[in-house]
Amino acid sequence: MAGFSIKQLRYFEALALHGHFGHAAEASAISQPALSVQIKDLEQSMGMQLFERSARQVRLTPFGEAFATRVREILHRVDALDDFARAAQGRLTGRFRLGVIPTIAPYLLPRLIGNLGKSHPRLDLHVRETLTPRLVQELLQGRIDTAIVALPVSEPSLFEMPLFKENFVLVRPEKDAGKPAPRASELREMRLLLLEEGHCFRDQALNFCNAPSAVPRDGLDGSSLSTLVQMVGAGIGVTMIPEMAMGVETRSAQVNCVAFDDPQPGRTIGLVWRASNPLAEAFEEIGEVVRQSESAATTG
Amino acid sequence: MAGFSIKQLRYFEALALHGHFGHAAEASAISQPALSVQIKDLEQSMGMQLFERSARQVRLTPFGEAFATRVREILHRVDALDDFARAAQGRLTGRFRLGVIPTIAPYLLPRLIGNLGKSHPRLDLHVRETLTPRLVQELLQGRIDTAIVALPVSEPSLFEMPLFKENFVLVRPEKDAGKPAPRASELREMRLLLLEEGHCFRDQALNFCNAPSAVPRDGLDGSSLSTLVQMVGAGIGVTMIPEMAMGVETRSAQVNCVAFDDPQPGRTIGLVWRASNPLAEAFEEIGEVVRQSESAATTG
DNA sequence: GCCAGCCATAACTAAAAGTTATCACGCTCA
DNA sequence: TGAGCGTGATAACTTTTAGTTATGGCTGGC
Repeated sequence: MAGFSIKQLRYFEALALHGHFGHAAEASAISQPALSVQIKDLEQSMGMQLFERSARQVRLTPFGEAFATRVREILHRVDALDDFARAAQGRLTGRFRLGVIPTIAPYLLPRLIGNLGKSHPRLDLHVRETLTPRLVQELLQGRIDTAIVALPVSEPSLFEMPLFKENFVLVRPEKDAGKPAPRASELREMRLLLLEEGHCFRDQALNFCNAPSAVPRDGLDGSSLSTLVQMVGAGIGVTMIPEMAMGVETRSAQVNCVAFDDPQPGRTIGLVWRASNPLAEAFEEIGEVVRQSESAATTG
Repeated sequence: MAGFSIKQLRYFEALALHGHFGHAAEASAISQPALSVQIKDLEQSMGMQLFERSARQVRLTPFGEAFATRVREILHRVDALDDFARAAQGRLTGRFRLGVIPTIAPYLLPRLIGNLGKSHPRLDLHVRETLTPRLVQELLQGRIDTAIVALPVSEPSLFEMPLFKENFVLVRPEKDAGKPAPRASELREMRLLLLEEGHCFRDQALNFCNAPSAVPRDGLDGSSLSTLVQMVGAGIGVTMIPEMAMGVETRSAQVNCVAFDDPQPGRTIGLVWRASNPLAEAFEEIGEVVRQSESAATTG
């Protein structure tokens, strides 16, 4: 293998430039003999003489000149690498793979993407939208860097950063507007439309009603919050959606939304990442941006 | 300045490839702790973490991936540099600047260039044709690498490699054909046409006649052997030319050539280079090619 | 909760790179 | 031509760096 070092290449370059061992050594901040032996070693490891030494002049050999061209190219790239590291220091750079659960993604991402573009302009953002178990798996495998999910995830090797709590609201046919908000016990009696199995939001809703997730149901599950709301508008039943989805999903449907009485149902959304990931600091910054995007989404 | 070494980059590459300190260390033929500290040092000198270590996996950070791309690029060039040196080993490569005196150049170069092209295909040959003193000066300044001149040059820092001896022949009007060759003493009485001052060949010819170089003459000096031969053909006088020029120069002129009796006048042509030039061996090869080109030129 | 796998750290040794002192060579100049 | 100077190479030694083995500590799986 290549037996030379970057130092030797630097010394070589200096000597090629100065044409004088003493001066090149001074420029390299080492002693002249040190430079001499390094050059000699370099020549030896190349098996070729790089310089022609006469009494008054040190000159590159023709081979040395061809060599110098390539050496300069290499040193240039080495310096560029160094600059690159220095510029990236502490900052999040390059590809950033974020997973988001489906009951958050459509309402948060539009704002989040805009905000991240401003706060981290060099970021190459990749978004993955899928269910929590899959996100966790991909996180553990290193296929994504962080994920926005409902807490807790309770994976020992994942770190969880709580971002915000979001409440659920009841969505019912418009004709029910004015009626008081039902209590959990009453809700169990109503025809509650939910997302299909696998969505954590389904479990969270059922949990509020004190009903087990696995209970057999009537097969009217929807594949998205949007579908559920449309079904409510058609008078098929009622549903619950996260506050954040309210603005988007109920605008065009004939439905009425009402907050539950305390204790309101809800969930904590957080950012999770591998505890071993060294970019924790940067991820906390990202989390902060997510938090800002959420508050803008619910108030706006 | 960049504080890392090529070794560290190699270790980095190995670890990025294997994703496992133990395996990467083995592949790099060092111990695992040695690899660990080298990677740590590299990360420290970059000010950035390159790998994410979890209990079961070692993974590049996003920054590490960007870093790896550049590292591979650098290592590739480093290897290429090594290959380049190994390929050039011992051989003469790149630019080769050869000086030749004017009384040799036109007769030798056509064949020499062809032969060099065959024997040293990678050579980028530059030819300089001028008088000996200038060639010597340019040699000493490192503006040319070697020169073909008449020996001796007697510069202490130049090495002289004798190549061949060439005799001078007399060129006289065609009507003199059949006359015996004149002796040196007779030649002094004839109207001897010579090259203008500065040409070593002039001095060599005068030396044969035992006449000093500086003697005032009649102003009929020619600027090339070709001119001299044409003047002889016009009946203006006689001249001497090197054997090698005979074929080319007398073909189209109405002149007769005759060799002198022993001791024949002549000169030794040689290749000279700076004694400090490390490519002596390669130059001897070149000299051999010149020698072959000459013998082909005189016999052919 | 123990075991196995794996990386980090410590303590030490070997190798490499640097230092100062000195030599040897070749050019310049009296 | 021989003294002196400028310059690179070499020698002897020191410091720094890179490598070794031994060992510790964390983590995930059974």
